[in-house]
Amino acid sequence: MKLENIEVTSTSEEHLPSGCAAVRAVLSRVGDKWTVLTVITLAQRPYRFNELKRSITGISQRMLTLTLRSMERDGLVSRKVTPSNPPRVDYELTGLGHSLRAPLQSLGEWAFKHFHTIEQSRAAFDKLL
Amino acid sequence: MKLENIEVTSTSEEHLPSGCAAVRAVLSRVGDKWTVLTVITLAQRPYRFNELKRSITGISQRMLTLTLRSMERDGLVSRKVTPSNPPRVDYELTGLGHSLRAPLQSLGEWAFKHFHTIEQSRAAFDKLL
DNA sequence: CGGAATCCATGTCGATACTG
DNA sequence: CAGTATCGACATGGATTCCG
Repeated sequence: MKLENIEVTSTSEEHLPSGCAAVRAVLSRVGDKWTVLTVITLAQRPYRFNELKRSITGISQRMLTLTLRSMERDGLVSRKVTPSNPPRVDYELTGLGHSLRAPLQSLGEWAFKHFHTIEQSRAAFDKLL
Repeated sequence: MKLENIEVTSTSEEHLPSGCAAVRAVLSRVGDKWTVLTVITLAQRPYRFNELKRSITGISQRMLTLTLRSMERDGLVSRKVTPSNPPRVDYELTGLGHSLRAPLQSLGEWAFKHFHTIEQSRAAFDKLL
């Protein structure tokens, strides 16, 4: 179940729809900036809705709602409602959500290590146009 | 995916503003399924344009062009033109492009390990609606 | 063969307003 | 406080056509 399997699905004659679908599903989730920022934020402790909204600068109420909904659907976060007045809803990373931190971290480290090179490459490329 | 002009106020190990910008830039690239599939395909050997188009099932000519262009701009792939008849253009992963494979692999492994759980979670979630 | 350019459908997202 | 509903702007991406 290593990368070789994934490579096979996209490069050999045999196409495994389930594998491709899984990879794409994960990537579309990980590629979403709001999902990532939410994971990073919730990695520390549970947050309430507006608390998250304040922490994740720039996110709209709509996108936070949609992001949390789909993350809950995927089992990445849990939603705890306390029917008080005012109402209180806490969001928390599940075990699955926490397990996503490690691969995210390796990606983050790659970014940190190479983004300077990438920026220079971009500048050089754009200079020729 | 536009990821510019975002401020993150959450705290984590890699939380410097520059680091956050780098992470977002990388994620916007990794989140693009065509970029990932291109990296995976080119991981094995150089490919020609239409060869890539055939290997990456479902990609349109337009998206392949755009994907290769931006990857070249970022220094992830190199483009070698052989002015013959018919013209020949080879694309190849650069060292930087190859270095992206490792973090991508950890993400792919996460996907393989957990996509069953995620699908079940989705089914269970949707059942309640 | 390896593109570039155009058209157009669909999707994504932010702003705003309203609700329990 | 924690959402839902709606709208319009903009980005994405496929299909098609043309070209050296």
